[in-house]
Amino acid sequence: MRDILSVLQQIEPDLSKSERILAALLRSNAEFIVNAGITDVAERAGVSPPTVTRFCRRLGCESFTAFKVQVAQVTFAGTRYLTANAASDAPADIADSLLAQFQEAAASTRDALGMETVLAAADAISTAKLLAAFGAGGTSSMISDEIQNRFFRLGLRTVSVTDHAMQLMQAATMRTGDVIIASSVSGRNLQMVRALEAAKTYGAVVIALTRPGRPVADLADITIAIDLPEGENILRPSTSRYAFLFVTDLLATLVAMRRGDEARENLRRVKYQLSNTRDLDDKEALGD
Amino acid sequence: MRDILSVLQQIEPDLSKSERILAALLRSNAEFIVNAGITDVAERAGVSPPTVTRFCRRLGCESFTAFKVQVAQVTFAGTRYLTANAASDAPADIADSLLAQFQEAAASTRDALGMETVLAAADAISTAKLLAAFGAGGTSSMISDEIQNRFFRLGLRTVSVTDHAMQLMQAATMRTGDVIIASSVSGRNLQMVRALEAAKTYGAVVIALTRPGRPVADLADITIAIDLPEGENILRPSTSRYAFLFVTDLLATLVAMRRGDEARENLRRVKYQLSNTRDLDDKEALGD
DNA sequence: CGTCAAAATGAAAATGGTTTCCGATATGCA
DNA sequence: TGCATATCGGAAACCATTTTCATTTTGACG
Repeated sequence: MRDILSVLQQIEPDLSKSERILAALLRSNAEFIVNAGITDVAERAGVSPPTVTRFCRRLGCESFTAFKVQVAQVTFAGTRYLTANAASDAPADIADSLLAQFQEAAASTRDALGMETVLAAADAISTAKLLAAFGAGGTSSMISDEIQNRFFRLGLRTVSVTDHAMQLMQAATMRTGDVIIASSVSGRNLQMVRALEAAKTYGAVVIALTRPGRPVADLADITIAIDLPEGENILRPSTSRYAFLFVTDLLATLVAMRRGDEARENLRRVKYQLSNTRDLDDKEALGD
Repeated sequence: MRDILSVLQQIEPDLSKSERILAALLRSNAEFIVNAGITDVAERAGVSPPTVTRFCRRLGCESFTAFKVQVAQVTFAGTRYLTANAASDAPADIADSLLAQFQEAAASTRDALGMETVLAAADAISTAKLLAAFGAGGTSSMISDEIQNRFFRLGLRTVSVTDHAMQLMQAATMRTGDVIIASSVSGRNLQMVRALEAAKTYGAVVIALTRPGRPVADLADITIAIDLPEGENILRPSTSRYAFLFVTDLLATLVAMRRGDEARENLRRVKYQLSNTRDLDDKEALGD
């Protein structure tokens, strides 16, 4: 799904002065644009109608009308990107802005995803004899644990290792047919790189969830690129967690589909054991 | 937000023959309408342009253009909802559908959020002497750990307890001024309820992230409602993780803003120590 | 079953918004 | 400074949309 506001983001640098005014108007007042004619928009921005037309073309739209339609679609989607910077310190605005950031993080990660790569990763994982998840630090270790949590349910022998020394030791025990999923937000976790190198010499396949072009990615057999800009505001949470979680979900789902019956049987067992000891009804989530 | 499709539903009975053809076209082929001119639409429906204009007026739109805008808005939301069920088993479709589910989960959680409640929770947390995060099972224990990971950076004494026996023991040591954040997807984690009861008798404030109307929620001093329907497909991941994570982020952000300078100083320290031992550049995420 | 009124519809003209063309102005570079 | 290029707006051309109005259809009633 092409999204006009991310297009805007991309081409903003090579926009002219008048076009930037229009860009600002679009961001601040999309609602107005959607309900106005080209002359109204031109007047409001203090430019001429032809400039507005050109602006629309630059954004990849056939015509002003097509442009309006695109804007309408995006603005309705929960004022997604528009609110990426909170309008105020009011909790409701903060909430909207966080939501916008996460949706953007997930959506742009999905857009950047190379499906062949993801498929290759899913293939490797679904036939792994042992699956080890490596990650250290806030986000990466959470993802590592989450990978264990998601894949053991599918009947895969899975272990999460979030400690550098343990990663090295785990690596030493791995062999052909084993797979490592290595998560690193920065892609520069050098101690993990050392462990991965060791694992590779013993025949393990390394799948990296990380930034491309960094040590972790360079070393991996398969790299699923997750490359998000970090925000400016130090008090704001990093959005990368959502991107990583999304990729984890996608992999888990694809692997589950590949493993079909066995995955289903394992999930059923987990559910059954849970509902035996706790009074959960059948619709309840798999594990609290 | 006025929704053109529900308007259509309402007035459908008093529509004329030609208008019904248009209604059918709108329902089956909104995508086409949005990208076409009035003559194209008229031709496709086998009616004349004026009929299309009249149809738009009937639906409460000023003009055909205004009509298109409305359709664009609704269909976008609609496709989001529709893609929640993957169009096929192709990885790209699965990815889109997971993304849609995630966005839907986050957005509906945000919509359901009572801001006064969230504020009250943030207030309680930001002045807590000890913050304990309770949770057990896949999602809840991940969230519990994540809470620790987020709040200790803000200078709060935080501990994550994901083991029922430990929760009970931790509860026994708590006192007035301490706060527990209890996460439970089902809201029926009875062993955790027992621990919470104990903590309350010792004066701790209990904030619950859970389903309303369930034991955990009933017992809590402050309940932040997270109430998502579980999907049908057992192979699909539960979306509740995203909802919980979003709420955690929101709380962390609000608390960070409340604690202002102290939070900033702690984050700076964490960053500094990390960049001392690892060659991260300054923009790097706080903790891999 | 025919007549008539009211509603529905389309053809064509009128309208008005959008685009194209072209010249004027500003900007960057040798 | 002078040339090349990009930017921009005025005005005309264009075209989609709307209005008008005549025709057809529908349905009620004699």
